[in-house]
Parts: sequence; structure tokens; C-alpha cells
Amino acid sequence: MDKRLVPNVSVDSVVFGFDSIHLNVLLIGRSIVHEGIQYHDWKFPGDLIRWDEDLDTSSKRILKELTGLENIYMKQLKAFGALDRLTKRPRDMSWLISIDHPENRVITIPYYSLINLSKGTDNGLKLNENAKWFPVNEAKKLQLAFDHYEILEFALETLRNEMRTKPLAFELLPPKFSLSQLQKIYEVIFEMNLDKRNFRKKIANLSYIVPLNEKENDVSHRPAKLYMFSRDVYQKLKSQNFDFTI
Amino acid sequence: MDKRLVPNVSVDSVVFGFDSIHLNVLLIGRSIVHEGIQYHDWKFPGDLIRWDEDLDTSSKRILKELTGLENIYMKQLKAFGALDRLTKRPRDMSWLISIDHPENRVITIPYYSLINLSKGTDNGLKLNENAKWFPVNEAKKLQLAFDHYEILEFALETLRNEMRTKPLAFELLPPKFSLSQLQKIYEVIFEMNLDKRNFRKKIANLSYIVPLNEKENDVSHRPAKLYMFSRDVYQKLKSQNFDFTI
DNA sequence: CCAAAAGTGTTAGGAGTACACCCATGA
DNA sequence: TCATGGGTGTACTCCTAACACTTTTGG
Repeated sequence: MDKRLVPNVSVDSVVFGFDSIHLNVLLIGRSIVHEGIQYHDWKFPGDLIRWDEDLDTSSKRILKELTGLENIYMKQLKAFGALDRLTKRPRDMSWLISIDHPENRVITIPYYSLINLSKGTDNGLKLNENAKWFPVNEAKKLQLAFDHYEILEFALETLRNEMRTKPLAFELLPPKFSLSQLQKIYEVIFEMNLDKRNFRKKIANLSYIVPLNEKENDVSHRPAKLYMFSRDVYQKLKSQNFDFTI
Repeated sequence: MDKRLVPNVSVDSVVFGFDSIHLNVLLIGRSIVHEGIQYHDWKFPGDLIRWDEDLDTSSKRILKELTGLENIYMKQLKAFGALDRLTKRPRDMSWLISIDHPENRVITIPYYSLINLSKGTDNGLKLNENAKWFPVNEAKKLQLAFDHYEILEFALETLRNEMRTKPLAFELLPPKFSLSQLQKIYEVIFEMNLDKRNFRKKIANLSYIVPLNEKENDVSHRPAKLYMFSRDVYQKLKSQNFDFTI
């Protein structure tokens, strides 16, 4: 085992969490003193990879070390390697020097992850005091380190693209969910309103979204029927499906 | 300028070319002697990046150096960084030693490119004697170096995904093309037959595919009407469009 | 009984699909 | 005149989109 770090390759995690209202993203606060001025900004959890790790392994390890999260949906976005990605903001350089960072050119390979933040769910999340969830639209307005704004935009675009054709909504929901919760995810991610009746008609045709004999508890209105996602049924169906848009 | 190479990061180019019949991919033949046995196999054009280059710049430079191609559609796939990607085949190691390769772990960042190989088109392609086009289905059956089989599969899947929603077919065609040529691209890439009348009906509704007052020449059958792709019209339209599949 | 969200059908228009024959050209 | 691919219309089905009221629960 060779646990030395690769000095010029890192991974970052863009963790999206849905709390029934907003799509949130997890950021780590960072304080920097640069030329006597104190700055506060935000970055994704991330670190250099090790010599003895695959990229996916690194990404899982780093996410677990920084947040406690494991066994969640995770997918590589692409590599970001602009020459000046670490150096174009002078305060980023001050920070790198302060943590004895060995190189001034690092290629980062961001991943995005999806988790469910509904109340009462325990996903193992252990945030340290510097970590905080932000609704995506607020996160975009923060001061983000390095090229992390660009990475966030790319992650969002990728998430939207994959949501169109893959059953990712269920990664953002608890195992048992209502149709309103499901609809809300699409509304939030695609920033549009959907018609409730048409949405439900569509869902009714999807055999892999299966109704349970259970209802919500403790809500101060008519409780909704709960559904689950059947991965088995989904896999079987998708072997023959196809769609084509020019 | 710092033209030294980054010893552990490379780019590879998966170049797809359409010749009116097949989707082809460009491979470079490689001869290796390993433990006294001569092997012949194939790899994508690729090389280590330089310290002074962005990833996209590296990819463009390396493609130009190895094939003469420039100004063509090119897009990053993702990073491939499995621990054993260079070492799992012993003959790959022999080759790396023979070219004095400095590291035994290299993360590669493949790009895919699209070009038109129709007769009579000059795209600046200058192939050396080791480079050869193969129809994709044949290429998959060849001995490919490293993880290049995996990269090819990923590139194909990405190409298919992007073809569904982006006007990439036109990158594979000459500026003036017939509807049959266009249809053929979709048939080849999606490995399915399309109905000619339905296809043309669909195209007729796309304002960015514009008919010209020109026909094919030198064909021994009724000459087809030629069309062009209007990028301007396309851009204007796409600002409001949306589609959503669960 | 009020507030809040759940749940439910119909209609009209548009898109997709299946399908077969005549036309223009070069050899 | 033959071979080759170019070019065309209709009918049916299915999906989408628009739209408003009743039901169930907790407070």
C-alpha cells in the first residue's frame, strides 16, 4: 500500500441533497488571510488522491472522511484542468501556501452525489462546523473557491441531463415517498411547474413506481399515499426501451 | 513557457469519422516485443500533457500533431484513472519501458472528435503509416491497448446520448448533404432502421435544416436535393426548448 | 369549521408509426 | 430499358396539455 498523495490530481464532491423544498449543495467554509485581509469563502469537499487508489475509490474515501457519507449515488463529472484554476485568485494561492500544498497546478476530477435530506432520515451525515447546506440558487451567489462555480454549473447541467433519462429522483427521496414529493423534485431541478393530474397520469404508467398500502403520518392535512421505486422492475424494462430526439 | 510534460496525466483522442456507410474510428497500430513474442495492437492517438497547457489545448495539440486535424468538434469524455490501467497487460508495460515512459500510473482524459470522411472533402487529415480507420464494430474486436476498449465504449455511449439532443450529426457530414445521408447517420449510430417518410416529415419541421437550390452531381441515379444546417437558426430556437423524460 | 394538501377525468391537438408506389438519372 | 436510390400522403394511435372541484386529515 502506497498512501502517498498524487500531488497534482484531486477529486471534489458536489453533494446534492433534497429536503422536500430545495435542492441543496454541501459546501465547506474556508477562512483565508491574504495580504492582511481576512476572506471567507466556500469550497466543495475534496482532496488530493492517493497513489494506491482508483479515482472512484478516492472520491468515496474523501467524501466519507469529510462528511461521513457512504453508499450513496456518485458519478464522475469530468476533469477540470485549466492552467490558472488555482492561481487566478491571489487569495487561493495564499491558502495553498498556508496548507503546504506542493504544486501550483492540480487537475481536479469532480464527482456529484445525491442524498435525501428529509427529516427523520439518518444517512450517516456528520458535518463538521465548517460544512453547510445551501439551496443551489444561494450557493451560486456565494464566493466559491478556485473554479468551483464552474464545477457547480457543470454538475447542475449534468444532473438535469441525467434526470431526464435515469431514475435519479429516487436517490434524492426516502425509500417511501409521496407523488407530491416526487413531482416537487422535478419542479425544483427543472425550475418549472408541472400539472399535478398529468404528472400522476404519467407516473401511473410506470410499473417501477409501485404504490404501497401505507400513508404519511403526522401531517396536518389529508395524508398522501406512499410509493416506492422498484429497481428490479426498472432494470427489466429498460433493456428494450429507446428514445430518440434530434 | 514550460513545455515539460506532466508525467502522470495524458489525453487520448477518440476520433469518429463518417464515410457515408460506416461510423469509423481512428486507431494507431503499435508493435511490441514482449518476452520474445511480437504483438501487434491498436491504440488511440494520445500523449502526456504539458505543464503549460489547459486540457483542451493539449487535446487539440496532440490531435493535430498525430493526425493533422484541427478545428473539428471535440469534447472531453471523463477521466480514466484505474490503478492498473497501464499495468494489467504485461505487454503494455514492455512498451512503456521501451519508450522510456516515466510513470506506471497515468490518468488519461479522453476526448472524442467528429469529422466527415466523405470522398472529396479535405479536412487536413494526414495519417502516418501506422494510423488506420476502422468501422466501430470492427474496432471493438481488435486488440486494444490499456483501457482503450473501455474508453471506446464510453465514447460511443456518450456520442449516442449527445446525438439525441444536440446537432452533432452535422459534424459528421459535409456542409451540403442529402436527407438520406443524414438519415443514414442516425441509423448507423443508433443501430436501427428509420422510416424514410417519417424521417423526412420530422426534418421538414426543423427550420434549421434548410434546403438549398442544389442537387447531387455524378450519381448514377436520381440526384438528391441538398440541405445545410443553419447554426444561427438552431441557436435561436434552442433558447426556449425543453424536453423531459422520467 | 377552517386550512392545507391529496386526489381525480375529459377533451382537443400534435406527434409518432405503419405502410407502397412513382420519379429522375446514368449506364 | 434497367438499376439505383430519390421523393411523396394518409390514417390510426398514443401522448401531451389544459383545466377545477371534491376529499381527508389535524388543529
